[in-house]
Amino acid sequence: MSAERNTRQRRTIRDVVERAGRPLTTDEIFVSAQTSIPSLGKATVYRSIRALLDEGWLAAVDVPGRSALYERAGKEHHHHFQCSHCKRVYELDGCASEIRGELPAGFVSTGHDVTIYGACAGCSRLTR
Amino acid sequence: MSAERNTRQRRTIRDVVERAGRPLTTDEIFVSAQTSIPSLGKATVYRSIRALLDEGWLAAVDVPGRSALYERAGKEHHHHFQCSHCKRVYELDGCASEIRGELPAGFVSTGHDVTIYGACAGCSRLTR
DNA sequence: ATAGATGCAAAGGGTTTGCACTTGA
DNA sequence: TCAAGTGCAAACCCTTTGCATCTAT
Repeated sequence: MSAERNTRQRRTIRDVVERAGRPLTTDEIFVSAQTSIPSLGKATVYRSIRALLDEGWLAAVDVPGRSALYERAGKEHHHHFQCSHCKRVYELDGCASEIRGELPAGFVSTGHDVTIYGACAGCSRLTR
Repeated sequence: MSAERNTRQRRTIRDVVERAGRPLTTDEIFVSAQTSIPSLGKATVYRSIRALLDEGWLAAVDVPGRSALYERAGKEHHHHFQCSHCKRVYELDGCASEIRGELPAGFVSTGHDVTIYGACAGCSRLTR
């Protein structure tokens, strides 16, 4: 059996992801988890992320032009908003887009990703 | 003045991009340009790409989960298709999506990116 | 007891930079 | 001529791996 062990570091990492209201970078996870476990190593974070992905507990959020962010898996189809100012990524409810039009001959579509850019509430307030 | 110089390597890189019918990775540009200039160094490719971007001649294509691809700039708003099999990225004509729905309070949208996934003509033929 | 998990440090892969040399204008 | 551009190698950054140690079970 695969005998996942419930270690303190993995428990903490799950906790950090649960508490965050938005997808996090590996470094955000690392820094945040490190406040609970100062001795935490980055390799452990990377390995835990991979384990949680394999397990289906965590989902990777791919946004153009940067490395993956991670959020709790199991949510329904939705897209993301990236603030051009603070670079944070937020979840948007539901699929706010409609894909139409035709693909070139022979092309078959299996899915899509939509990222909306702009300013989040905090940053749009500042620039106003 | 910034006196852009028309060197053989930059000319070749522009040529490679022009000839490709799709966005290319830095490595594809490197390999392809190297067939004309065997002594070409990767650093030159990276520097040329940056120079051509600054100049506005080249545009970066950001696709989720991978580093940027590059295509000729100045095309009208369009999106991209990434083949899940061969990983190549193709341009789609026009904006085949409609963004609707509301953003959270305080959020302001300035743009969006859409990537459609699936199988391109060549690869869908193989798996059929 | 023991296999899975951890922390450290070294290794990788892709991109950038420093520097002496080359070359286009 | 002479600064922009080039090639090489070293430096960087982020991620992965090897290995001895630690720890849930």
